[in-house]
Amino acid sequence: MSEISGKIPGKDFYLRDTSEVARDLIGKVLSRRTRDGLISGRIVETEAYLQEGDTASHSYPGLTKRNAPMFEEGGTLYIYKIYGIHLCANIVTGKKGSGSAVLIRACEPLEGISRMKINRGTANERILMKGPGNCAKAFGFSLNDNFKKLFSDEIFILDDGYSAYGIIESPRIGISKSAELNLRYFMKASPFVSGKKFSIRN
DNA sequence: AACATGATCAACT
DNA sequence: GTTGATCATGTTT
Repeated sequence: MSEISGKIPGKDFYLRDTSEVARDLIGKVLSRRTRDGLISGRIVETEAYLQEGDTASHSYPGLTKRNAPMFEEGGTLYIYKIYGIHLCANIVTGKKGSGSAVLIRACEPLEGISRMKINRGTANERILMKGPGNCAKAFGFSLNDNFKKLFSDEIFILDDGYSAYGIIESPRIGISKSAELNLRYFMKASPFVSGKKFSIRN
């Protein structure tokens, strides 16, 4: 029941190449503090969206109302709605104005699992945080969380000393533009990664 | 018209 | 068990 302990990476962590940040976020813990306690998940799958040469990035057309958080400084939260239904959570990287971010695609549920089950409307832990839309929903993110910092008391990244292993690089999922870039990172051994088929038992 | 998705269901191996 | 079609639904180009 005790909270996970560790260090909260500072701003510098996010002021690096987006692909490096995306890779280094694998194995870190993402946490959100709610009235009911912490909701935490270990990140097992990410995708990098770059400033230059990446036509799939929301920032590619330039600043808009929707993508404005993406142009904030590294360590900012960017939440967007996709297909009119789902929310996706991103961590902004680089200097203010660079327009790059890391999409959180999947996590392993750690804390607040009963809360996640309510948020998601399913009891199957295997798929609670599988996929970007499911991940955001399990955490209970909303568009109001845009612009929040990942160093805050409410939402933060935690390095609890876990070292990820067997990280694979691959093309990103669900995009048609710039599909040749290998900017997806995931932990091969994790059953919580999206885009794979697993038996639905529990 | 396309979109950084997910749930469901039919049909198949 | 796995694959593929379909749909839900709002915002941006």
